[in-house]
Amino acid sequence: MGRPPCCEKVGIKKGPWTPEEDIILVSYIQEHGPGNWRAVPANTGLLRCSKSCRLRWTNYLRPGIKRGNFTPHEEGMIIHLQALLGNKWAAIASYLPQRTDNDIKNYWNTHLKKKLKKIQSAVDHHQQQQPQAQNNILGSSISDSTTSNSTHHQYPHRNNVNDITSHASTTTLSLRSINQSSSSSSGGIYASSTENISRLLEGWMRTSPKSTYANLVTKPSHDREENPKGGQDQDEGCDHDLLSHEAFQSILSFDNLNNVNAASWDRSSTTNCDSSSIKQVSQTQCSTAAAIANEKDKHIIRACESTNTPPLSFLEKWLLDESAAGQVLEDRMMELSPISLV
DNA sequence: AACAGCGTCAACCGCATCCAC
DNA sequence: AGTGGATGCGGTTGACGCTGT
Repeated sequence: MGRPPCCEKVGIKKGPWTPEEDIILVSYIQEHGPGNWRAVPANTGLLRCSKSCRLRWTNYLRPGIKRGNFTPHEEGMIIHLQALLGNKWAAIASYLPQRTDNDIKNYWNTHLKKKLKKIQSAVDHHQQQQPQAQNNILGSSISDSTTSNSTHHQYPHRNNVNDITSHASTTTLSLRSINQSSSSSSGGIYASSTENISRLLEGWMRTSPKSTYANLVTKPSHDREENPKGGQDQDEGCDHDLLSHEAFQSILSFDNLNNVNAASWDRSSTTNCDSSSIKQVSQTQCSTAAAIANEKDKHIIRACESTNTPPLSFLEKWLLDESAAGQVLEDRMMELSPISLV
C-alpha cells in the first residue's frame, strides 16, 4: 500500500498564490516562525497543502531573497558548484544565501546549461580546427584551478571528464570573458507581487489595525528582535502610517525580520551545516584537504575541530580562490569559521 | 492584428531522508 | 530496530509573456 498523500487533495487550492494568501502566510510565519508546516493551513485557513506553504515561503516570501539578475560571479559559483556537487541545488544554494535552490535550478536549466553547451561546442569546434592550441588552452585553464590534483579529484561525482560541466574551470573563464548578455530580468514579477500585497495591505490594515501583521509592519525592528515571539505590546514610538511598497519590501528584507531569521534561516543553516550532502562533501573534502593541506590549512582544520565549528572546507577555500573572493562566500566563511583565518 | 513557437519560472509531484516514538 | 509522520529535495509541468512571422 502506498503512502497517503501529504494532504487531502479535495478542497486544496493549487496554482499561483494570491497576494492575500501571501499576507496570511507571512503574517502567520511572522508570529509563529517557519516550521510545523502541517499546522499552517489548519491555523490560517489557507486552502493550501503544507508543502505548498513551505515552498511558497522558502522560494518566494522568505526574507533576504534576491531575485533575477544573476551576477557573473554568481554564475561562476553555480557552474563551479554544479560541477563539483552535481544537481544538489539545495547544497549549491547554501553558498548563495540570497538565492533559492529553485531559482538556481531554474537558472541552471534555462540559462547556464545552454551557455555551457554553446561554449563546449565552440571549444569542440575549435579543438577540431586547432587541436594543439586547444590542448594548451584547456591544460592551462584547468591547471589554474586544480593545481596538482586530477580533475576527478576536483569533481568527485563525475566519472566522465567529457561531461561539459566537468570543464567548469574552463567554462567559467570562458563565461567571464564572453561576459554574459546576462540574466533575465524577471524580478519584476516579484516586485509587482509585493506591490500588490502592499496595496492589499493598505485596505486590510484600515479594517484591522490591531492585527498581528499590522503590528509587524509598524513595529520598529529592534522591538521585534528583542521580543521574538511577537511582542505586540511595545509599539510606542511608531506611527501607524499605511504601508508603502518600500516598507513592505523592507518587511520582507533580511534585516528587518531578525526575529524570524533564527528560525527562518533554519533551512539555510541546515543546508549550511547539517545537510547531508554538504556534510558528506565537507567530510570528504576535509579529509582530502587534510592530506594535502599546508600548515595554514592544517591549522584551520584543527581549529575547526577544537571549536566544534564546521571546518572551512576545501571546497570553500577553493571557491574563494577561484571566484576572486566573493563577498557572500567570505561572509559565509566567517559564519562557519569564527576563527581567525590568518 | 493574430497566431505560433519559444523561454522563463512558480508551483506541483513523488521520492528520500530525518526524527520522534 | 521498526514504523509512521513531517519535512526536504530534485525533476517536471504548465501558465504566462515575449518575439518573430
